[in-house]
Order: sequence, then C-alpha cells, then structure tokens
Amino acid sequence: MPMAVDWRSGAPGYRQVIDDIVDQIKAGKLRPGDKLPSTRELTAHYGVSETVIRMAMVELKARQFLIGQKGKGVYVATLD
Amino acid sequence: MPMAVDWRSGAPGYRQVIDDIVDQIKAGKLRPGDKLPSTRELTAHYGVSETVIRMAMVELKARQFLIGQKGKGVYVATLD
Amino acid sequence: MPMAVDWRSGAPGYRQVIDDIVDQIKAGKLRPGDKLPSTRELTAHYGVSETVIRMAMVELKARQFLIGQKGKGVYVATLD
Amino acid sequence: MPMAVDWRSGAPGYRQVIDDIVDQIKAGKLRPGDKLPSTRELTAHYGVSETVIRMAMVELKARQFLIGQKGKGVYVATLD
DNA sequence: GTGGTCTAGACCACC
DNA sequence: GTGGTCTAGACCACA
Repeated sequence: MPMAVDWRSGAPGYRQVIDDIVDQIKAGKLRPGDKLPSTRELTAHYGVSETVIRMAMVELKARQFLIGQKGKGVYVATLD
Repeated sequence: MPMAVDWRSGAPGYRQVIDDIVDQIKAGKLRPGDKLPSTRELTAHYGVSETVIRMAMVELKARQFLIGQKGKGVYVATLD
Repeated sequence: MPMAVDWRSGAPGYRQVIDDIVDQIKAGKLRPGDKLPSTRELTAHYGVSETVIRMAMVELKARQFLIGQKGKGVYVATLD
Repeated sequence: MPMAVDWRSGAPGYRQVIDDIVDQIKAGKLRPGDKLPSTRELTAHYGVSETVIRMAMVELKARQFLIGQKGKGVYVATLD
C-alpha cells in the first residue's frame, strides 16, 4: 500500500491511485459499504492534486467499484 | 406529481422541488392561502435534506409564490 | 459598503449580502458583465459561511441580477 | 449534579436548569470556552422540553454566563 | 480553483 | 412543533 504515487514509474498518477484502491478492495482491506477517506485526505495520502483523485473516482465509479453519495462521501460498492 | 426527487434526471434536487410546487400551484392543486406541509414533511416527501427544501423556499419566496410565517407555516401567496 | 455582515442588526446575513450586492449594482459599482469575487472570497469578505453566500446567490439569480457560470465565475447580468 | 429536574420541589423546571448550570460553572466543572451539550441532549439530560431549555438559555445569556453561536453551539462565556 | 449541490445538525424566534 | 438561519464539510461538473 504505497503512501504516495511513484512518478518514476511512468504510469499516470490517477492509474496508480485506481490500482491501489482496486488492490485494497480485492485484498479485503476495503470492504463493501466502507467509506473512503475524503477527497482532501486522499490528495494528501497520495501526494496528488484533487483533479487526479477525481479522475480516478470517475473510472472507479464507472467500473462500479465505488459509489459516490453527494454531501456524504464515497463508498465501496456492495454486490448487486 | 412525483413523490420524490429523481436523481437520474441530472436536474438539481431543489430545482425539481421548485418546479413541482410551481406546477401544483399553476394546476390549482395548491391554491392561494393554502398551507404547505411542514418543512420536515417536505424533506420526507421529496427525499432530500432540509437545506434543499430551504433553498427551494428562498427562490419560491423571492418569486412571490410562497409566504412563510415563523412558527405557523408556509402559505401559497395570494394574488396582488 | 459594509465589509462584513452586521449580526447586531437582526437582519439575516444572507439578506444583508443580497442587499449589499443589489446596492452595488444599482450604484454602478458593479456593472453588467462584471465578474464577482469568487464564492470563497465573498465568504471571507462578509464573514459568513459558503451556504449563506449560496442562499444569497439563489435569490439574486432568481431575481436575474446575477448569472453563474460553472468553473468560471459569477457575473452581473446584462439587461434583456 | 441532578440528572433530571425535580418536579416535587415546586421550583420551575427552567429555574432548576439555570441553577444547575450556574453551579457547574461556579464549581469549575464547566469552564470558560467550554461547549455545552446540544439543546437536544440537554432536554434528554434534564428530562424537560426544548422550550424549558430555551427559557433557561435566555436567562443564562442575559446574565452573561453563556454565549450562543448560531449553527455551532452554546459556550460558557469568557471573562471580559 | 470556480461555481454548484448536498448532508447533517446546530441555535433561534414564534406559536 | 413550525419556519428561519447558520456552520462545517462532503462530492460534483467545468475550465
């Protein structure tokens, strides 16, 4: 679980964020229904801008790993 | 007459509340002098937080559709 | 031109914000097409939370004094 | 520190609430700058209605023991 | 980094 | 118990 994005790898920052979160879900560290840290906290954790976090969120929601609830937070999706 | 805000439509919740109430007034379902349900009941009816209802009220009062009376209720405005 | 909302007056903060902006428009200090300070700057200027500024914006847009453009800014409306 | 108002004493409920809070301030259990429990919690604590708590608050603020901050809470006043 | 929308939950004035 | 006002802080769309 990297504390920050590794810029030397060449991979886009948001890709690394996506992979890290997907890994955590698959490893069971993040479980269905869990609330993710706030966007602001994630920017600090990964050392990237809010835009990078948002791009990662767009994909993770499209892939149905996460569900955003306005004004509340972002949650790990539960199985249908 | 929608029972609740439709989040899929993309339209802001408070806009849907405004439109729904204006429609009811124009359709004569709500008539001048009528008392609206309490703010708390409206939150339940539309499935939104009180702030959303309040923002709708701010606009509806600015547009002179409604008149609020503290401690009593919100009423449909009478014609000038 | 008040620097901040006056809580002693009894008037709601958002009403004071509305009146101050309307006054500035009517006095020609804010002219059609002018860009307002950012929402965050206005909160600092008036000493209120963002919600108070937003409630003022809802009414000022309903009354067609202002036009908001997402990602750009809020502008004084031009005459019809 | 009574958990609830004693209705047998004949003293108005709000008087007992006032006295209890003043006692706690004088005894140093509540200190300048401390935040009081929310109104809702106080109603539960003293076993009285919100109106009774509000009446107590009106007097305690008039006597400058407490200071209310809208949207935040009620605080024990600091010395001038 | 801007505007926009929303939740949650305080206190306040009035009936 | 009603409406009214406010704080704090989320996420979201756009540039």
